[in-house]
Amino acid sequence: MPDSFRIYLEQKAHISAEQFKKLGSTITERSVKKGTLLLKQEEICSEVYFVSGGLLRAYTVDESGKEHIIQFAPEGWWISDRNSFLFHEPSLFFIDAIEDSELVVLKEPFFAAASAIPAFNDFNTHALHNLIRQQQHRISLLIGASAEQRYMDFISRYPSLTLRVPQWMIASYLGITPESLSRVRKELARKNFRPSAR
Amino acid sequence: MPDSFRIYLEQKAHISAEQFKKLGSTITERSVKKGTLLLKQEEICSEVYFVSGGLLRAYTVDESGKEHIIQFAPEGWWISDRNSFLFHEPSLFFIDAIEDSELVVLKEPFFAAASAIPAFNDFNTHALHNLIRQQQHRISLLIGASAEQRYMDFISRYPSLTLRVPQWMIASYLGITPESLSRVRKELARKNFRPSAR
DNA sequence: CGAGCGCTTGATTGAGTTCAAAAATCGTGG
DNA sequence: CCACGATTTTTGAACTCAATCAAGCGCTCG
Repeated sequence: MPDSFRIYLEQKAHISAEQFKKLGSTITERSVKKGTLLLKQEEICSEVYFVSGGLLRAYTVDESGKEHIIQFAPEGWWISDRNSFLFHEPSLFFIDAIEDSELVVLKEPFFAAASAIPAFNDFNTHALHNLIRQQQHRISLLIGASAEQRYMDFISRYPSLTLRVPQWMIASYLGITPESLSRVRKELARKNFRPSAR
Repeated sequence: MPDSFRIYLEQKAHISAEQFKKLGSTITERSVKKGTLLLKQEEICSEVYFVSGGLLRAYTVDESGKEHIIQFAPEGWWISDRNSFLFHEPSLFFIDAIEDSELVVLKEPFFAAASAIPAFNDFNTHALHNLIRQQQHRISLLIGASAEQRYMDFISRYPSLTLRVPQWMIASYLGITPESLSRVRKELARKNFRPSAR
């Protein structure tokens, strides 16, 4: 029923309107307010979210209580713990809403129905490969680049997020402290670099 | 024809011997000597390797000429630049042999034939999810753990590799210098920690 | 309007890098 | 099988980037 999701699937996965109709009954929508916790670490994940509006995040909390952000998911992105979902293992991370958000909620029946559509499987494989590539890029940066380089990469890759996400979350995503990020930004300003919007 | 590969596919992907026979003609084998370069950065990757014996690695080289190891592939592992292979994009990394190795070489005809086998597709999806999980774990470590913690994780996760791979390559995989790894090991020895074999 | 959160700034510390050189190990040809 | 050169590992000393600890500022939202 959510139009944005139908259009998304038509364009990206080449799912026809008729095929989408068959999936319709397996799809639900949900509005969540900022701060809503959608998945807890150790829980079995039973839902996959497509973000039609707003912004979610996935993050782990380590023994010392520090958060490490795994992924941001703005409009048009997917988010879930796929391993937990697929293999019914305890989830490795938390998912919550950074902004009030509109979600398309997909459970197993959706994937059972969708997996009968070859185009959907191709799309899914494609999406997994994209994620792998993105993760590989992030690993290269973490291994080889300075805090400043990683921040520069972030703002060029996700310009819109730079403005919407609190700075301390970007720091967490980059693997540095909020203080360090503040200094990196100061240094960039001194060098006369301006993020596109301000 | 390579038995180890047939057995692997039977067990992991539940491919029957008859199904395997159909794939047979699309499979070739190759022996390579230590140091053989199998894929160059920027090249289009046209082969996926299953390592039936020996050890390969994938690595990038950054502007300053430093190598960053993305993946090790010992016996029973796959290695390739899947993105380059699937989408015909320039490869992001090099692949070469750390030891003399026996490879099963798979090209597009294999995947075209295999994708007709539902069990193979399930297996493939499963494998992609495993890779994603492994990469997420590595990202968490790079973001949140010290060099010593990362090394400890490496030796417990890949005990056999610890002995086969030169130390400077492990350092590269962990994102630290060989000198630092040497010091980490010295410190662990002082604390009376011994890697299982020595 | 005040308390708390997010961001900044400063001072200090520390983990890991860099550069240099010695010691150990490996491999190859005689 | 040994010897020699090359590569790998270790050690040392100086340095650097980012973390930590601590304090102050400015918003906003209750």
